Amino acid sequence: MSDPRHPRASGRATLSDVARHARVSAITVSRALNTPDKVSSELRERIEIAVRELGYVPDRSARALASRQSFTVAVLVPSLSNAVFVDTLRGISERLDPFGYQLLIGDTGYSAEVEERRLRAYLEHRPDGVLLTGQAQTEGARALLAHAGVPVVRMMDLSADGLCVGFSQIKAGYALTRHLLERGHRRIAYVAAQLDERVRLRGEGYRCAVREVGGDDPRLEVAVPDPSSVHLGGELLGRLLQQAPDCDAVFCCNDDLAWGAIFECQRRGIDVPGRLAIAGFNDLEMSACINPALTTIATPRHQIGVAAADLLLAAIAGEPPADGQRDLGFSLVVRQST
Amino acid sequence: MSDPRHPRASGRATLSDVARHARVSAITVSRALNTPDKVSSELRERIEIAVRELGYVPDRSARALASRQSFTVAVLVPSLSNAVFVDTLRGISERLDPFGYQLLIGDTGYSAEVEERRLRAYLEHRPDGVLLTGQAQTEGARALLAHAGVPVVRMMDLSADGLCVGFSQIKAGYALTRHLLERGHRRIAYVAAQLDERVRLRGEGYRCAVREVGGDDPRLEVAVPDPSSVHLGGELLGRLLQQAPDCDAVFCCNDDLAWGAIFECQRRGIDVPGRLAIAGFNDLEMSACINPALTTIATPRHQIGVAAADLLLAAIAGEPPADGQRDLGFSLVVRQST
DNA sequence: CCTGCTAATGGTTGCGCTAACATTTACCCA
DNA sequence: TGGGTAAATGTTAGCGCAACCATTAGCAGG
Repeated sequence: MSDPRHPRASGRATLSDVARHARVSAITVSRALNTPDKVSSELRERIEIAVRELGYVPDRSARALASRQSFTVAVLVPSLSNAVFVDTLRGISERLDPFGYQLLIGDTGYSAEVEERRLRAYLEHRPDGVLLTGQAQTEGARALLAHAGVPVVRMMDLSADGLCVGFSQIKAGYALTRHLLERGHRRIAYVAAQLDERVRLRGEGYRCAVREVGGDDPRLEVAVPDPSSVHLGGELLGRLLQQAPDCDAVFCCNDDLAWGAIFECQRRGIDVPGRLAIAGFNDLEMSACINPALTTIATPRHQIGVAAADLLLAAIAGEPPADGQRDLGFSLVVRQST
Repeated sequence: MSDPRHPRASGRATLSDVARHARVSAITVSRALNTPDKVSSELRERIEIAVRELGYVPDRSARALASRQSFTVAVLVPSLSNAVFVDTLRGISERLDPFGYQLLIGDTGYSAEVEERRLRAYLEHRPDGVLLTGQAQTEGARALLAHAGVPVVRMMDLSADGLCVGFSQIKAGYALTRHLLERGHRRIAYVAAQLDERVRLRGEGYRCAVREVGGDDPRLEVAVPDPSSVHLGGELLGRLLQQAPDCDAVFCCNDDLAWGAIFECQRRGIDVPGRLAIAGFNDLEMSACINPALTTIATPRHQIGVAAADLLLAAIAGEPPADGQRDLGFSLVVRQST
């Protein structure tokens, strides 16, 4: 047997190693770490010293198993390359970190199948809560969540049943298109990539607005499923100008595409907004810096993360879902590109 | 007592629920899930059915506790807003996912203190391996890692002891500055933000190069600790032109700043590269799209992720650290901005 | 017909921790 | 002084799973 005064050689110090070292019982060490005010200051100090001397780091697995609480929250976003979701993550993290929750962050690559796979993997951690982007889960994913019985908050969109924080993508698409119409444009195009749920809804809003003035025309829509990128924005602009040379405004489904479109116009000597107005979506940092500065929809993505975390915390605490839906709105930011 | 045919109402199905359902022992279920070829196909099938019917999801905490292996890998990067690290993460994930490792992804906000805090939190999961960015950990972080006895691979930089994958930031900074010198520029500025280790090393390389031709001048350096952004790039360019109006080339420590500088030049009517050459660092996607296209250093960040994961896998498997240092190099991408 | 092997399966134990209950101690007020 | 209370600490059991060891069945070889 190993020397009882030292942690066993094979592994790391455990609670009872610390307990032995501090000459108290294991549960007292547990309390000293988790509910310090239930332990006398004398013992607490002795325990703290023992913890430091042994380099003790608690084992979350054991704690989770014993306490039936993992203190982790799973977060699934479509992509970490998209600043929108990173901003949301930051909001979540800001809100959840102080409570000791640890995030399991994963990206789905905009794929429902990957989402299900990741979800299954994360549920193995028995998270106390789950944050998802959008509602387009597979049947399997929904079944997993139902079985798990874990609180779920969906982000970005509205109109889901259950807890949900976001804004109306349709209304935002509509509002931006209305702005272009009010500027006098009548041949407004919609350029989209990465055709996820939200991009489709923005297109929906676009179509609503142009139809109202009888300006809908399939040639004015360019949509490809490829991942969005600045380069693609330029390419799609080229394609658009070929199939609808008379268009006078472009609504890009996100800022990246809009930047690419603007760069392409610069190369082709197309005046923006004189000959062609260009608008984006999301208001990423750079959109205010580019020339001409980009008109876009500012989305409250950071706030969505914060609010989603709040809602989740309430749900974990067992509070009744007062208002399941939280609409955080959006705002139109008009700059020089329109 | 609860009906033994059904999982208990209070919680989720466990291994023994599945075992009961399939009329086998718990350990057989465990084997059917983890080492399927050690179980007869008949039982395996029965177990699979039971798993599906009960919606069983294994509990990683319990598994980790019993098997003394968590099958998780902790990854710490400075920021998720920086595409460089997201690309690295993707490389890591691609390599580690097939092995069933799950990533604990965290950002440190470029702060060694946050890094230590996150590291401590992640070590509570008893990860099988740790991936860190750079080497600037605190004493505490180093002590934590030493105590944990977990394999660690450091990314991005070179010249650490231990396992390490990256490229020489100094040489890259030097190479880019040499390029500007060869283009005939003699008043080359260095503009930097987010003054982390890597940015300082690039500056070091810059200084080496300009000193060789006697062109070093403190007025040609603008460095602020603020987080890097496109907007800041424009601002710093303004500051630079004020304190060194005669400079004829700018080496920005990253692409974001360079974009901002180019936009600022556009606004001021400064010809790039005629009046002022501008170069960046990292070769992010947009750098090829902007006008003029940006000269920059292409960094093998995705490959760094892959290689770091490989090195870590080997270390976890207990293979001797053959070559602790892996230099993946970089390449100069010359475009129109210089 | 027995030995020795392998493949398939099960029983027991313990991973590190905390919930629940039990116990001890100190101290207050009637 | 005794009964009561609250605060501090300990004891026991068990979370869900896999390591370890045992057992059984089937079969080849002498």
